[in-house]
Amino acid sequence: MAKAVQTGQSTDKSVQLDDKDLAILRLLQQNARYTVKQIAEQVHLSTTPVHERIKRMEDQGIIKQYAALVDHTKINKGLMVICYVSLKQHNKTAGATFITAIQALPEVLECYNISGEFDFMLKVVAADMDDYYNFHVNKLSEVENLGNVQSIFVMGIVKQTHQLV
Amino acid sequence: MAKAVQTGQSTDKSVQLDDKDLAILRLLQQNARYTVKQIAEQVHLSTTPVHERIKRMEDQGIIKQYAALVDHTKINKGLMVICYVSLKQHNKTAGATFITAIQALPEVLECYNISGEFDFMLKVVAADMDDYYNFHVNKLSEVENLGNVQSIFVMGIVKQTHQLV
DNA sequence: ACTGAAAGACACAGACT
DNA sequence: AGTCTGTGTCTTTCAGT
Repeated sequence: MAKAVQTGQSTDKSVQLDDKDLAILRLLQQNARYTVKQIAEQVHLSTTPVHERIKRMEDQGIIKQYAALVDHTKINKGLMVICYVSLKQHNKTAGATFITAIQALPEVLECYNISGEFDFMLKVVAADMDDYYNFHVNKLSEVENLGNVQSIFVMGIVKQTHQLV
Repeated sequence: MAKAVQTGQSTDKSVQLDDKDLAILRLLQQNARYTVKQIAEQVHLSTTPVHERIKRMEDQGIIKQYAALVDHTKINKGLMVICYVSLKQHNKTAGATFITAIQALPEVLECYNISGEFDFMLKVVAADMDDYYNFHVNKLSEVENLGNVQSIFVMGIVKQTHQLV
């Protein structure tokens, strides 16, 4: 049995998945609305084992979530920005405070702790430049212990998928 | 009516969404498996209008996809790398060739055309360092017209969400 | 635009191979 | 581990307000 899903980079060992499991995962990543029956036909099984395999992968945390993916350009969040941040101090408390602040900002979709010159990389969405400027000055820059910030603007999306297998 | 969803950065105008639509979107982003009935209760409507609103948002491309999100650490893809790439030449054909090559690489989950020193930013997943090294040397570096490459390793995930509203 | 009802399809559990 | 069968619930449509 796998342990519960953790926040942050999980260190859980990989779980053994056979070809049928991978085929099911592949289909559910493409379309979470496929019925068990539709999946069963494509992987050449009946509905019961497919249902059980899906349940097992959910329980093991392999399937983290079923989500509707929204087009950001259609809900007035057309601007995407990659944002690099370094902290002034690097003790444990300072890091934890920053993390809590970032997690509370709805504009920040992703935040990674990275190697190199900066400490964190953020993916931010905003309506436009004015909106992003407002986020930068009034929200991000207000976070305690913040050092340098560098913004890189996304001019076009070449590829965007969640298909891991 | 909205136009068809485009690949790359869409320039479509935002669509008007009322509070009920946003509430429905919020719920479906959290859990695409909520039943229409469950959503209807939370937004204080009956099933029919909820069903119609969801259908409308699907048709308008606001809801792009329903996807099962998989934990990359549990399927032997524990290493995430941010990868910066510049091209040697910047004419239209060279760009198109690069894009086609990148889209065919399963290790590359995301690729953005960016401002600044580099031309593209890639999000790559691999099993471990050996696997990434193999990707770098045998796949990425083999792409035509490739200039500089810089890899930044993700040491921890602070936040990762698709919740746009 | 919404409500309520009604038909068909589906998820899920059980008995069995 | 898998197939088959059944029950309750859901999606989806339609008449009515």
